[in-house]
Parts: sequence; C-alpha cells; structure tokens
Amino acid sequence: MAKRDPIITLEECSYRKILDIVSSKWAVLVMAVLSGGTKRYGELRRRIADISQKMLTQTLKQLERDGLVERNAIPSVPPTVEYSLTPLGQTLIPHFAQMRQWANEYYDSVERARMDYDRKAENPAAGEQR
Amino acid sequence: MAKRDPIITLEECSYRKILDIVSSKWAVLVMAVLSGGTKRYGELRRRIADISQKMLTQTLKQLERDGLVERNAIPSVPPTVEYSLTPLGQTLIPHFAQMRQWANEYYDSVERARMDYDRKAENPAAGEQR
DNA sequence: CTGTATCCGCCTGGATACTG
DNA sequence: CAGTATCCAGGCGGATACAG
Repeated sequence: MAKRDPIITLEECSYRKILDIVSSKWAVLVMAVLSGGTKRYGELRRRIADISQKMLTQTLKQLERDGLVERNAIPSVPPTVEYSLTPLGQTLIPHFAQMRQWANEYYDSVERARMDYDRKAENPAAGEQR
Repeated sequence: MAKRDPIITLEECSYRKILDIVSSKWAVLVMAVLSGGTKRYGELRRRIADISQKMLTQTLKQLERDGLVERNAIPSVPPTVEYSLTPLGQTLIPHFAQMRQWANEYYDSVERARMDYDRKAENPAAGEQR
C-alpha cells in the first residue's frame, strides 16, 4: 500500500502556471513588441499583424492584471495610452529567448515527424511493399 | 520612408511554434509523467488527475505526430500499449524545468498583482481615501 | 485615438456509449 | 486494456457598431 503511483494534478503542476499566462497566442507577441520599449496602443495594433482590436485590448488587460505590463493613460485630447513591460514582465524575456532557441533548433524535426506521420496515415502500407 | 516599423506576424514568431506544441494543458502533463520513463495507457490515465479518455488519446496522438512521444503497441490479449519520450521529446525536459523555475520564483508576484488589480477594480477609490 | 459592447460561428473539451 | 464515435455545452476569437 505504499505510495508508488503519484498523481499529478493540474494545480500542482508548475508548468501550468506559466502556461496560463503565456499560452495565449497574442500575449507572447505583445510582450515581444513591448520588449523593444514602451509603445502606444495604436502602435501595437500596427506592429502585430492580424490582431483584432478586441484581442489586443483583452490581451493587454490580462497582462496588466498579471502585473506583466504597465498601462499609462495620459489624459489629453485625443487620449494617449502607453504600454510597457514591468520589471516582472522583463523576467520573461530570457525565457522567450529560450523558447525561440528550441524552436530554431528542433522545429524542423517536428515538421519532418509530422510529414512522416501524415504520409503513413494516408498510405499505411508505405515501407512494406510496392 | 525607411523601415522603422517592423511588423510581427504569427508565422514569423518562433515562440508560437513551441507554443503550438506545448500550450495544450495536457501535453505538458503527459510529457512530465513520461519523463519518468515508459508508461502504459492506463497508467497515464491514473497518474494524471481529471484527464478524460478523449483528451489523453488526443494528446498522445498529437505528441506522437510531432515526434515527441513514441507509441509501442504489443499485440497481445488484452492489448498492451507503451508510451515513451523520443530523443526529441527529451530535449524539452530542461525547458520544462525552466518554466517550473520561473513559476516557482515569480508566480507569487503574479498572484499578488492579480489581487491588487481585482481589488482596485471593485473599489476604484482604494488607496485614495478611507 | 483608445477603447467598449454585441452578435455569432467555430473549435475545444467533457460525458457517454460502444468496439477489438 | 486501449481505444473509437458521437453528442453537446461553453468559451475563444473575429466582425461590426458605437462611445469618450
């Protein structure tokens, strides 16, 4: 009856915590742009291809809530709002670099694996005959 | 008219590539369990709390397609199927460790930021008076 | 310029039942 | 034991219209 079968739960899993933050497909792009310095709302929109207003706003709000991005609204007409990474947000930059490094190094292998897999799925007899 | 406003697209972004693989909430858990060695289907089910059959099967299939996990079916009665990390899959382990490390170091800050943010949202005048 | 609000299609993912 | 098949609710995310 010893404890030989540890159960992993979602809550225990530290990976998950960072994934909750970073797995949004837009969040990493926004932070990537902000890593280059403070940007205004419209500038972010223009820099990130295919992001909708809704998603940009939503992503920024979430990142602000998580303490990763700081919002600075300047009460002027027309209004100006600047966004920048907080010190906490900055700590993720090297982590992103690591992710990019892995992708650069191994993503080709993944793509090759996918092609092999799909080819075999379409033609199960491949490698056996003909 | 110089190129002073680089546009980031989803496709260019290397972060995305690894996120496509890893951002599935179950994928990291499955790989975490498999990092401890070869496991059978049922064992994975028991080890990972709250995972449904569908999600386990689906996740394993995707990881296999990506070349990160290897499936080894032994034709016996009843059938036995073993799953293990491929060498390519192994290369992600240290990366997961990094993710866990960041979470351990900074996640408290994120939670505090969230509480602050939510408190201010509910009570906008907080910090000004009282 | 910087958002908010609404509608809505699509996909993810859970529950359930069935198969080799 | 190790899946497959199907149904279905809920949330994500896009398009559009409107506001301060």
